[in-house]
Amino acid sequence: MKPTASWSASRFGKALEALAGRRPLTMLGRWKARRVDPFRLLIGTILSARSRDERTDRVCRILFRRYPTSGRLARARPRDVRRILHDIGFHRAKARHIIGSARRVVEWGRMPDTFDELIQLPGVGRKVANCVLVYAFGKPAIPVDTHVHRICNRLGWVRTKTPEETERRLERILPRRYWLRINEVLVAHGKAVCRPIRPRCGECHASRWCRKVGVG
DNA sequence: AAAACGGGGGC
DNA sequence: GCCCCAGTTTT
Repeated sequence: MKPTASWSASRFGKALEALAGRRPLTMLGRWKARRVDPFRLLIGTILSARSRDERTDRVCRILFRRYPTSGRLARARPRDVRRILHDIGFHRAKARHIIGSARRVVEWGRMPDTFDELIQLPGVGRKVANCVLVYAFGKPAIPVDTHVHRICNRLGWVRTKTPEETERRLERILPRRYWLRINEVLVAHGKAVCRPIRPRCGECHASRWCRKVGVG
């Protein structure tokens, strides 16, 4: 399907509009609303991988009080960072990743703002890189996490095996004006309604446009 | 393509 | 005890 003005009249467009209208603020949404500095958004997003947001928030507050800037984090002792990260798990790998990323940013002398630069940072994959582009710089990108991947397939928008494949398909079928908000809309929906197991289809405002692939 | 990383909270 | 959690890296 080609992105056109009539897309919003299509089955996909109607489902997305139905969900977009009633969305609570997610973690990234809250950070964006606070206009956090791009470096902190980067670090917070790296830390959020496979961890619950409340815990990530708590850890970030402590982390940034002690290491307010990339320069400070770049010079941190890994041992101290590991202790702070203790309660979100993956502390060994994540401590290495965020210190390494801070050092790279210091080397470059500025916060990277392109996909090709961001993807080189340790702990940064396609999802985190695209989140930084969207939420820190307002650039068009589609961060595809497990929620987005699951829901797009469940709705019947795409039929894909991997998140990367989903991202490439969405780039083809989704008009640009939706790119900045589809992630936040679907993640909020995925946590509250369209859950991995036992989705609450009775509460879903997009139910009438949904193929319910793999449900029931 | 699949496994490893990882501790805490919910059930 | 077993499961999951805004993924990335390594095998």
